Amino acid sequence: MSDEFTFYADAQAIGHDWEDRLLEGLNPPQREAVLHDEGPLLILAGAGSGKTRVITHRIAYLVQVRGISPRRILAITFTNKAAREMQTRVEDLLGEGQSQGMWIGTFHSMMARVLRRFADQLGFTRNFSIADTGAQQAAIKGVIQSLDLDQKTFDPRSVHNQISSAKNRLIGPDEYKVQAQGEYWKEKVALIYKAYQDMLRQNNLMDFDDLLYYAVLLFKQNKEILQIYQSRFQYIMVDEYQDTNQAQYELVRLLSLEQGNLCVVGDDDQSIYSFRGADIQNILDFEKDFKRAKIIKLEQNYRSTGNILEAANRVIGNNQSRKAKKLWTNQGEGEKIIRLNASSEQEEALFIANEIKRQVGGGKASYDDFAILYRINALSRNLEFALQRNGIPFKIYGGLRFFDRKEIKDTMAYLYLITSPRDNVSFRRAVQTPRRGIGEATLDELERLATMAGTSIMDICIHIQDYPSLSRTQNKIREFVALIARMQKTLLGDQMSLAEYIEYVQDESGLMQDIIDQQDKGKEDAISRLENMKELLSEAVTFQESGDVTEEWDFTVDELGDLAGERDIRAESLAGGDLPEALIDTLLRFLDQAALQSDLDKEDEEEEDKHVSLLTIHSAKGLEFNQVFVVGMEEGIFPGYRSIADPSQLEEERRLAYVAITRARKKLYLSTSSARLLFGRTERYIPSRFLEELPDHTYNEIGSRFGEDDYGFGSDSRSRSTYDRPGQQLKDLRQDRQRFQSGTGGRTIPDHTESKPKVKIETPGAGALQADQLHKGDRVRHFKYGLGTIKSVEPVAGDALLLIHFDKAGDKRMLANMAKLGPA
DNA sequence: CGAAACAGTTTTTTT
DNA sequence: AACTGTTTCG
Repeated sequence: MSDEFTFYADAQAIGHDWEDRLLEGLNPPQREAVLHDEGPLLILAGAGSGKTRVITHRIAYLVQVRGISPRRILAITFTNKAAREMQTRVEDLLGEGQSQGMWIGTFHSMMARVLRRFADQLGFTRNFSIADTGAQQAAIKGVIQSLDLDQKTFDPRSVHNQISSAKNRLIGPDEYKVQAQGEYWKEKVALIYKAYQDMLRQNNLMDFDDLLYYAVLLFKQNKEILQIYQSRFQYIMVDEYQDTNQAQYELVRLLSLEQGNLCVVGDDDQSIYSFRGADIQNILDFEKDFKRAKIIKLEQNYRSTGNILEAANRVIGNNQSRKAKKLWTNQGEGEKIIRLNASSEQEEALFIANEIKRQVGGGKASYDDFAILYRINALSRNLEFALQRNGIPFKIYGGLRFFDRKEIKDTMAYLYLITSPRDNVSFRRAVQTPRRGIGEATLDELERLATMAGTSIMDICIHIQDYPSLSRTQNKIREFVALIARMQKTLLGDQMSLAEYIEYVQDESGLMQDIIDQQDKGKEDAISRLENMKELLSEAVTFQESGDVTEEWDFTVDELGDLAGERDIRAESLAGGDLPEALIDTLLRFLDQAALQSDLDKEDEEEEDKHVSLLTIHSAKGLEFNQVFVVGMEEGIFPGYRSIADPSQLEEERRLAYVAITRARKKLYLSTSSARLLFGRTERYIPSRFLEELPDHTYNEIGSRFGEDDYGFGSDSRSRSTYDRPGQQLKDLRQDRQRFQSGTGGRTIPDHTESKPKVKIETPGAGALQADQLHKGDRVRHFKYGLGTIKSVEPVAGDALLLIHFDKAGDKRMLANMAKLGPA
């Protein structure tokens, strides 16, 4: 916010000076929240009411005025991005480095940190891996198979949901079994649940929910450990409290039990994650759960215009289970909301593109003023076409996470396996990519032997000579074990940076060569996959450069008392010096981050080109834009057809609508289309009930409604003059789309989405020719293939993909910086 | 064993 | 339309 005051630490500044500065510009309830000292506090903060400002000022106030050490403060956020933002803003207030020792992070990342330290208490080792969704699915599927249950009745997805929700409610396998009595399906799920947990432990894996579940278990089992954390955290702050699940609630309760200074901030109207176990009751019952809790409501909105707020208030007012709240502003009504009834999704998309073009062209707005929000990702497609066609730069957030891409997961599988050889899930993946003659049959046999011996697949492989049933693939297996051992040795050798090591793994494992070979076979996406591999290295560089924030979370040996192990004493003795962290520790933290961080969390690259943002409403929570388009405002889509029958789910959809509306600062567009191509079928939906809930005087309507003649706005005289004859352009768009689809295939990603920092990694191999020194037609020498001529050079993310014709070996593809080519 | 062709299913949101 | 799993073929 532009009116945000920023202060820098001043050695002279003390007491009242700080007090004035930190309270300046706050309204009375905000001020009250900052000043509140001991005891539980609930801040009900409506959208755009300056909630982050209140938390950060409150933290700064605690440190500067009340003299609380940053080490005694715990602040929990919902996303990593929010955590980073909070950290930055607190530092801005306190001065650089002054927040050292403060815990600011998400539940998951913090508990991962806690569990890394005490994993042995739960039957894990400290280098346990975090199973991503794919690994979880695979694990569950394996368990279902091994229990000989029907794949149809026990769909891995729904079983996983069931187990996940049990963990979020802190119901362990045994208790679940008791509760399942009498229900066949649940009884079987109880078996799966138990076997799944055993299997994860056996593999030294924790899934997402385990991070919370086991943390609670740890604290309950071991009061001494809990005590350490309880006494450290004198003040606890929880953001987005409406999104907490029962496990998170319990963690907060346990941690705040001793000191009682728990401050939670949230908005029951913005609770939109119930599908993930979030329990809105947590925020609604706060007063009951924490006696003598103080409640402060922040209702003044600094973000949106009067019309937008009135619409938001009216819509959310239709919900029953909520705390009464009414946002207000002194900003004035502002522009009216635009309600657009389009006759097709192309028309809808084109309207948006034209509107953006018109405003940016007229110098009235800039691309980054705009966001396009949708309920489901599937709706982004048409918008992409229209924006691309009109030359409007845009960025799609969400969708496939960077770390979920195939080639990245392959690399990660190796890294997981290297750091945690018991991990059979990663073993399976790594051993099969690239193909090395070890197939499903061999793996099943290995798995069988491992289960029988109660050990890991890797363990069987190490002693492969003892198993005659695998004599045929013995050599292949030996080679693989040697490969992993070699990479492990290099890791412990500690001679490389993180990025260098990952590049080494990509190379040594054969993954890089595999992708290059794929290109030979005409796989068009090989280039982008190579770029992703390079991008991973950039990520690693960024990660290592940004340093370890979490090391400040560590305890001193004094704080740990009897719980300090050898490792802690070592850490303590090193504390004074600047000894670099061992590579393996850096790698473990990197893997954690990769598992727990979404793309949205990634650092906003500085100086990124201005662009329109496309994202789901869920991922837009916490963000704001000058102008917001919400597309697909139709019954069946928003609210989704699954929610319509269930009143409580419908209320959640309405909260989602509330979130969407309140993202807009100045102007809001809500659009419908009478027909939509969804899931391969053309569907017709009627306008969303949420549109009907808007107060009439807050919006203008373009196009006629469903059922009326000439549905859509193309025939509307008003739109024709204002919006540049969309009907005309529509034709072009359709043609373009056809060309697009029949052309090179696949979805092309616009250039600007790839504008990540390209980091060039120095390859040890001095004297070798690098990418920029090689040209088409050059004669070069390769250590293995001998002399050859470069036939083509294709630049790829700081490197180049070469096609070389070797005199003896024929055509080969390779990456320039890795090929170690010499002059002829 | 592994690639490729085929068939069938499946659509929410994601730390 | 895109993804998954299955079957088939070399």
